Amino acid sequence: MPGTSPDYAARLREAGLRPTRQRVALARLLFEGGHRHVTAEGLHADVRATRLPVSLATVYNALNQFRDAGLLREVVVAPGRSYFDTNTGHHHHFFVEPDGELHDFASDKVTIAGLPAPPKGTRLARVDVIVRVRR
Amino acid sequence: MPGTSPDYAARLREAGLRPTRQRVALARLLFEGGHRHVTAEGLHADVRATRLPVSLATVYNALNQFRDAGLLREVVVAPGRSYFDTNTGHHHHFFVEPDGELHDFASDKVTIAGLPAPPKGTRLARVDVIVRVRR
DNA sequence: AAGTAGTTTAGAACAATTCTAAAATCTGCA
DNA sequence: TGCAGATTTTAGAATTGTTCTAAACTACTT
Repeated sequence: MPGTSPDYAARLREAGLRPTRQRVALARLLFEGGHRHVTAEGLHADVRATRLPVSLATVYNALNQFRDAGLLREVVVAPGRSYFDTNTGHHHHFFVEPDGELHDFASDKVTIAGLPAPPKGTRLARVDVIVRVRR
Repeated sequence: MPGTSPDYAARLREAGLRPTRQRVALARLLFEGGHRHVTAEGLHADVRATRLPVSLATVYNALNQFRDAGLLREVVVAPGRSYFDTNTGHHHHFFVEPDGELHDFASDKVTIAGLPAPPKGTRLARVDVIVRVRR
C-alpha cells in the first residue's frame, strides 16, 4: 500500500487533542491493525512493551479523552471493569462468560422491533444489544 | 387479601439458603411491593432504616447469593456499580444517563431478528437490550 | 529561545467489592 | 430443651479498578 501509513498526530489534532508522544503511541496501538477491545490495564501492558514508559494514569486519561472525542466507545458488560472498543460504528457485542471475551457483530442485519418509547423527558441515545454466551 | 403474607423464610429455604434474620429482612425489602432495582449501598441504607443492624458485607453476600439462587438478576449498565433487579423474568432496560436510573420494559413485544449465531464453542445464555436515553 | 498552557507522572486517594478470622446464630438430634 | 457442628454475620483489613494531586515536563506560539 503506497504511502498509506496513518498520521496519528494529525488524527489526534483533528480530535482536539495534542499529539503527545504517549498519545500517539497509544493511538498507534489502538488504531493500527483491526478493531480492538482493550482495558486500561491491557493497553498499559501493551504500550510498556514498546519500551516507551507510559504511566497507568496516562492510559486512563487517554482512554477517557479518546472516548470523549469519539475515537473510542466504552462498552459496559461486566461489573468492575471497563472495555474500550476501537469500533465506533453501529454494532453490537457477544460477551463470552466467564472469560470476559468480547466480540463485535454488525448491527445492519439485526432488526429490533417493538421497543417502547423512551420515558418522557428523555430522548433515545443508543440501543446496546449484548448477547451473553457461555462455553 | 386473606392470609397472603409471603413467607420469606420458606422462600429462602427453597432457594437453598438458611433463613437468617438478616436474609429475611433483605428478602422482605426486596420482594414485597413491586419490582425493584437496588445497589448494595442503597439496600444497605434501606435495611438499616428498619433498625435491624446489617453489615454492608452481609448485604453484598446476600445479593450475590440471591443472584446465584435465581432470586435476583444482576444488571450491568454503568461502569463501577452493579444493580440488582428483583424482576428475574424476561425483560429489558431503559437506562437514563447520567442519573443512573433504571427502568424495566417487557420483552414480549420486542422482536430481535437477524442475530448472528454464537461464536463456536459457546451457547447462548441471554440477550440483554439496554436502551440508553438522556434527559 | 522563552513563555505559557496543556500533559505526564508517581503516588496518594477513592469507591466498590471481597476477604479474613472471630463471634454469633441456625438446625438437627439427643 | 440443650448441644454440637455447620453456616452466617461482622468489623475491619485487603483488593481492585479508577481518579485525583501537585510537581515536573513538553508541545505550541511568538
